[in-house]
Amino acid sequence: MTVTRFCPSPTGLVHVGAMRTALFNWAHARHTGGTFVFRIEDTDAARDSEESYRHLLDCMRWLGLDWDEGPEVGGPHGPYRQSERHEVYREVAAKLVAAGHVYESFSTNEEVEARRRAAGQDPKLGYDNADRSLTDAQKAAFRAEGREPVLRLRMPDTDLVWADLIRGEVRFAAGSVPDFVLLRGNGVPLYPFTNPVDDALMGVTDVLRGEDLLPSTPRQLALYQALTDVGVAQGTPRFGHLPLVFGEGNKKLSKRDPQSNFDVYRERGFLPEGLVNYLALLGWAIADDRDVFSPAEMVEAFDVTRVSANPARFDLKKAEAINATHVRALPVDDYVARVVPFLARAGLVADPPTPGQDRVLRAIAPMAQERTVVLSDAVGLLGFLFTEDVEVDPAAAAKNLRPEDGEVLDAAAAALRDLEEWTTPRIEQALKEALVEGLGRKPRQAFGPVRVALSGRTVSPPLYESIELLGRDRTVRRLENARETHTRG
RNA sequence: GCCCCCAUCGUCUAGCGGUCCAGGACGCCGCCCUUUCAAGGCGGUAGCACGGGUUCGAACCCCGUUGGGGGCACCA
Repeated sequence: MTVTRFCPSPTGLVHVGAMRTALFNWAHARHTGGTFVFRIEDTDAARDSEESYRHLLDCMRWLGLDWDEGPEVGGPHGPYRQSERHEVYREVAAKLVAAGHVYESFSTNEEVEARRRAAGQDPKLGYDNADRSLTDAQKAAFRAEGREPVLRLRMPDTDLVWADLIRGEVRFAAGSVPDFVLLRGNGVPLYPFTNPVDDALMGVTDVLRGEDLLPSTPRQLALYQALTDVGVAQGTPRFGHLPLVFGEGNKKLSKRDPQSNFDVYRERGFLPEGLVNYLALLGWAIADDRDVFSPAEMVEAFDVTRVSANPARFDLKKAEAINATHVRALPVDDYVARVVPFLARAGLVADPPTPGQDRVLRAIAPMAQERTVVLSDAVGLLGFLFTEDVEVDPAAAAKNLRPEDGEVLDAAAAALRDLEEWTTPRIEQALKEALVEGLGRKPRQAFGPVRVALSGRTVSPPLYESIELLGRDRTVRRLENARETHTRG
């Protein structure tokens, strides 16, 4: 039975890289029929917020990553917020102290640095294990000075090695990692301690995390040895270090980078399944000749050991292309349902739409769908169908509503004003007769002005269908308005 | 500086010693379709970082070089 977990800390914005990590852990658990644990690592009171916590849950649910154990779901190993687990850490720490795996350390950073320099070493080497064998008298003396000791784990003097699920064997030489702090002087537990303790207690078997955490793995290994020794853990989990997600440059996508904000993809109208698909591609491939798939297909095929070890750049263009194919694949009803919130937010339709709006939406949907990359595109694409008048884009007017285009608007209005049968085929026939045959214009020169006058843009859904949906009144009025305001010089 | 990771088209990748003068996708460029834009169809552009080995044979294995990245907190 495999148990994976996702354990973000609720600080600020949700990062796409974090959601990629969540996705892979989820997919691995689902593929293997295992358990997916969701845990909140809010041990940093200064940076964590309740709002961020709620938002994290919302993002997970929106993406479709359901958890078997975790907040609001419960489970046998709760609570699942570290801020509620301080007692657990205190107890485990006591066991480690009793077994001699950890010791009190009084050195300040300044003292460590001074000692390193005095020895002619780089201060970057960090703590020098100097407090490993302090006598009781020495400890008492430090306390007398008012110092509060931190608790450090005594690192083993052997190489620390593991078989990474993605990278194969990784080895850190004995002595290359200094004893690290488990608990602060004030007794507050730190991430390098709480993370493995909770993983152990929650029975996590497979740890999939970002490569940025790889250098801390030897410490986790050492802690696991100690935890196993005192009976808190029953062995060490497998580790798999996922490739980093890069941004535009050759750098890890940072929280500062706007592209890293998961919300912007939701707000622009990426489909959850489209984003899952693209995120999955960041380090994984379903087949050599295919890269569009559903979450279910991903679960079916996902194999962690096939995840690539090299960093992946987040490519917005590709993400959009993948999303667009998911949009196109939507059943029409589904497309309408998903696009309504965006149109409603823009004030174009009611939510739910009125019967009239619904009729227009369903009619235009198939044509809008293949022109939609992200759902918010529908606002610009369909807006003209849901307003009384159009606001004509000045650039579009400059291009297609010049003085010499006035005749087209006149002819179009005349042809449509008294058209007896207001249907797409009849509209097409009437316009072709009036503009192409009548005025002798090339189709491009004939329909361009009409399109801009009606939709306000040079790009729109197919014209005749749009005209039918617009109705006679609005169509004729817009043609006349455009004639007045744009082609009279 | 020290430790570690990585190295196939611009980008994401397939490739797990011969079937690869390297396949797919995005992007880009043509053409077709066409009332615009899309979609769709067809075609094209472009890559195994370098040097040594191992082997009958290397994109695939080993070593080195170079390059890129990550980490070095009483943050997570």
